[in-house]
Amino acid sequence: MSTHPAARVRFAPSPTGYLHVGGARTALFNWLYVRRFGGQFLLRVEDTDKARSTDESTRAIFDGLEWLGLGWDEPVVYQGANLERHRADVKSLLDSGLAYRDFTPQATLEERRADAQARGEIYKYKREWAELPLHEEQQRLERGDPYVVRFRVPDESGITEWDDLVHERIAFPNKDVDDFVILRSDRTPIYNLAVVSDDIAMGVTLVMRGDDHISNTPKQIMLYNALGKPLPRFAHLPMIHGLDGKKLSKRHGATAVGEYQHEGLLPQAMLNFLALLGWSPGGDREVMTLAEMTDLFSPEGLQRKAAIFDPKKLEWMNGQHMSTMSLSDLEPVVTRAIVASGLATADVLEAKQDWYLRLVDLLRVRSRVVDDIVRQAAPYLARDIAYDPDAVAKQWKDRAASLNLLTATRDALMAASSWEAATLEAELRGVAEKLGIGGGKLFQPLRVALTGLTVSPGIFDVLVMQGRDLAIYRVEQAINYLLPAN
RNA sequence: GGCGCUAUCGUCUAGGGGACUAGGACGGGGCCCUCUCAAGGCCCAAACACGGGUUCGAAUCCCGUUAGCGCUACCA
Repeated sequence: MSTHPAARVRFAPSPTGYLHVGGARTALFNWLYVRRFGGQFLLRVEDTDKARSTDESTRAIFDGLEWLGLGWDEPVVYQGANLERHRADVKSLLDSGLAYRDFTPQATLEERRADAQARGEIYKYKREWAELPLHEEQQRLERGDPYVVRFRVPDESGITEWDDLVHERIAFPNKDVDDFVILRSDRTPIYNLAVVSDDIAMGVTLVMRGDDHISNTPKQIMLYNALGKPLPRFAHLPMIHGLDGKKLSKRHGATAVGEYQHEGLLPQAMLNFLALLGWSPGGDREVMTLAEMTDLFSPEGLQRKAAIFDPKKLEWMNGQHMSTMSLSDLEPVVTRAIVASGLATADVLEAKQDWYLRLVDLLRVRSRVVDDIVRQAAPYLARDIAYDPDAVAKQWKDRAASLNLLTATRDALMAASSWEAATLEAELRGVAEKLGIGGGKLFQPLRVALTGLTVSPGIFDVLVMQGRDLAIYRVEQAINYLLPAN
């Protein structure tokens, strides 16, 4: 297993929505790197776009990361608070001649772009457009004319390249990089400048982010060089796409991690699934805890190809984690969901702890999400149940016959010498035999009586879990329901 | 259009010159287990994008083509 140096890494979301699954995965890989090889995982909120940034969104990002268990090691940095340093960096670039002022109005630029396009030409920014005689620049400056600051891309014939941790060497000819804006006419910095300035200030040594930033990287490298600072290492992670191969968006279903949280997904399953979307430990290893992923993590296993988000596999993964995790870890999650659903209070569940854990254990094996457990728990926690129409239609089709079966069942249950699975099974199989039918013919209608459903754990487990009083009450309710008077 | 990135079953992937009759997982189909549903076990269908090289030998290395994606802003 190869080794890698410790690093200061950062996750830098912009607070303009919720924590996206793609962002969560980027955060995860950064976090994993630091946990495996040492260093610090930092969080920076890129809130320079005041119009789109909201506190609510910032909150959602924190909540999402906390839910996933991806804690950060130092206080959160807000990019918007670093405006003065960004301007100072721009000024030093201006002073050293590595950047220049461009008084060209935005409308003119747009016009040129449109013209080029109309003529079928490739639009390319030309530095000469901004060149002004010294005295005129001075004049405009004094007059307070608006201008942007552009970075002077160096060495026309050179190339800017780096060894990416995910890809190999990536190279861009400098001639393909236009002089880009680093300071807007309203004196706020543009992304590339702000990022570099902040990464330098935060001592970031490894930049791991989505590969939609690949073409920003040469610009950022040039800025590091111009500012005279050492380069970090770069790792560009592939994107996550929807089932149709397009960039993951709302119409592919939930894209915010908060939605999965509310649907009853387990954070460890989410993490496991996300990790496998773009990383593999090699071999056939799939279901892993965060701790196991941490031990196994290595940038060599990072994928270069965009992955498609498959909700089916996510659900399967959740089911795997639900059945393999310890009952004591699962219990609080289920309890929260049950209490939230109003089925029972925490006190009630607490009072019959052993019984309750057994119930959860019985239900989790046939659940994929936490809500599946809640749904199935109703027949054991509520006094009365509703009959699923399909179940009634299928198992109580012949009402008179069903009535007979259930009456015989009730009598046997009432006569049972003890309320244990083995005893109950012997009793009921005896009833079936006497009636000359197979066990299933008896158990299925009973299942509907007890749970209202055609689906449940084994019928004797259901009986035992419900207990004598409730079970017999349910059967009597069913008998009443089936009586001809109804 | 230009620049860049990518390319193994429908999907996630293993593989890194001979161990490949290309392995695993999800999903699909079937069987077993069975009181239902799950879980589990067994089995089946399903892929190296295409074309050229290099080599005794290519899924693996190189070049090209094609396709997909990203960027091409005074967004991030």
